[in-house]
Amino acid sequence: MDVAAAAGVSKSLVSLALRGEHGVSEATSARILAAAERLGYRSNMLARGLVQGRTMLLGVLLTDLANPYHTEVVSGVEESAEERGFTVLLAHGRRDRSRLTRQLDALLQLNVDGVVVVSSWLEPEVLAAAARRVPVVMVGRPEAFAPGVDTVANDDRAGAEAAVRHLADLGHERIAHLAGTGRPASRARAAGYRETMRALGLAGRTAVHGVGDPVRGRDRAAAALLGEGHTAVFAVNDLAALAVLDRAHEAGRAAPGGVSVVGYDNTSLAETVRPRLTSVDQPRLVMGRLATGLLLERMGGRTGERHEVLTPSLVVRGSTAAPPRGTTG
Amino acid sequence: MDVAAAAGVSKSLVSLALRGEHGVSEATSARILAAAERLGYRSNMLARGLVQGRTMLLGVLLTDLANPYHTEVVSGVEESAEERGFTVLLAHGRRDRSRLTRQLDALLQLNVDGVVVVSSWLEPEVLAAAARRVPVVMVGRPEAFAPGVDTVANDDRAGAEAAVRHLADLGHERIAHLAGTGRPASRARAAGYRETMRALGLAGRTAVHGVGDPVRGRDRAAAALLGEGHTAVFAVNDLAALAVLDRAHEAGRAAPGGVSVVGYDNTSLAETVRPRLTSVDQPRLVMGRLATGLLLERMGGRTGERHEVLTPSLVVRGSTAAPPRGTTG
DNA sequence: ATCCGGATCTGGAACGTTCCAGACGCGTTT
DNA sequence: AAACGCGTCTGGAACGTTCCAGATCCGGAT
Repeated sequence: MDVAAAAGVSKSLVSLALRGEHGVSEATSARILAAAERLGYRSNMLARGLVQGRTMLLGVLLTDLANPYHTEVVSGVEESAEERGFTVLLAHGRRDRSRLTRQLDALLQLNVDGVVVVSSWLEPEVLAAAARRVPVVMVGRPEAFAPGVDTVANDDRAGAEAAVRHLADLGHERIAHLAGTGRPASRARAAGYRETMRALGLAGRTAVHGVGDPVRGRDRAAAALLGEGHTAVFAVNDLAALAVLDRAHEAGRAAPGGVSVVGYDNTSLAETVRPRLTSVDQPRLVMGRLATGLLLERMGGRTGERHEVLTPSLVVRGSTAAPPRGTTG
Repeated sequence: MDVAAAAGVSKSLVSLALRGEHGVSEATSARILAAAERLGYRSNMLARGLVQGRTMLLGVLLTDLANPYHTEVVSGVEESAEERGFTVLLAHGRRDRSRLTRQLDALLQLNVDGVVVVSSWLEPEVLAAAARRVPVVMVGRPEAFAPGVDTVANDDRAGAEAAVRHLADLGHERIAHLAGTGRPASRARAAGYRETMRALGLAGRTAVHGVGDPVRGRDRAAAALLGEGHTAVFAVNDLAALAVLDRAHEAGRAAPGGVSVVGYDNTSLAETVRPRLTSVDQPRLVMGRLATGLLLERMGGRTGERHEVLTPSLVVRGSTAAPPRGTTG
């Protein structure tokens, strides 16, 4: 180590001084720090990790950087990780399962101390294998997903219920649901919609349109649904809600006067589109922080799985209002 | 190494077999791979990096994950890095300069083989210090920014010119500019606007409103600007353009009939808002690929700085049209 | 004068790889 | 029979840290 030579001490002492351990005299410490500064020295995390057996790194694996839902979860992870002295590294699968698997592998090879997976694209076995080496938390799936993997998720049924009840409170009865693909979150939202309609005595009004193809299907389903005379739509996510807003606008039934629309996820979209979209908000920041907490618990020796489910909240904006007069009943 | 014991060979041979080097007999290799598979063995990148002096890791440092402009650049970096066998790790500054500096430090300590900085928040000295240890490319600043740091950027003047000429071609003369904060990109776009107005013989029509405060100022400036009877607005970015669209809608001059609006950056916003926003598109994917290329060149021994400037293109959508009759002149 | 204890500092082992020089066995050439 | 070359395999050095046992020095207590 050049710093040791420059300061005229042993490498051991340089290590102690740079880490601020006590047992190094004031004068020597100053000399060492000055030398390190002058030489632009930075300790080598690879070597440190090798000898210590831990890296103080947390890895976050995400499917899709462009998905604004994910990024806030990441912020929550980062905040809490930072408070505890961890550094967060992100790896990115770009909507490709094999790439995602490779990235997970890279994180493991780096010997990260824990992994937060913000994606439901990975096979359970892959995740379970990872969990055998290092704590793994998955964000976004409510149920047990893979052995040894903790989960953090929002309560999709409760979110759907909040959305439907809000519409019912406004006076709507003909409330339709624009459903998503067959993923678990979509299914839970649809189930929550059905249950709430039943609980409200509106079982007979239940109407679910599936998106099917995620891009084209959205517009078609939205159009079909509007043709049926519903006064309100609960959409599986904000993008689907946007499709409804657009079709409604074209059909001369712009929200909220012509039709009320509720989205899910409260993405930035909800605040840029007009009218501003009423949407179910997942506590993403809290979910991220919770994920870090679960990782640390496991590092602390906890065994067994934990599955945290958080209750989302409804953010009311301009896309919902009372139904047009004369349409009730 | 347990794999060595399990396969009954030396650790050296395990290393050779797992890397697929020749000089290992077929039979032994199979036995080693089987043992590794069975034990779930993964090589330790820390140790490998330590002995090889390189990690095959590229670090990408970004200010803000939520900024959709950045994420596509990242995809470009990833694509090209992957083709060359590198793994890309992302570090995230969350709009905080000191955090950004810490994250850069973490990447350096990890001994990444190169760093792509997608942020203009770092001080030049910090970047220059990093560049003394490892190749660094900065994306988003056209000019030399810090000694030893290559740059990749789009030509903001050319982008502004394309936007203004498009509006002029449609018949607009009263074209105003909604300017951004004092950052170099904003300044270059404003300069491009002014130059093009002059070149078109419209110097007398030049009108620039500054945003000032990035959130509230946007709406105020948009409103002020609409009050002056301009028929078209070139906004410094898509968010500013959105503010104009909203104010115009409120004032009964909805785009494109009432006023034409052009944004910059062609973010996903441009495709979700209505009317769809005409916007200047930076070749972000190409910029990312180019950044990787510059890193590799430098690893290959190139010295001196390179500064690449790419030409953006205009994506015409529904927010621009000919001016209302009777407003010209 | 001797011993003790604390503060300060040092040298070598260890971490898990890769790299390198060389060992071993075996068939072929001289 | 000896020498050589090749394919296969091994053991130790090296990478840059941290950790640990212990060395050295000095002042104060015995």
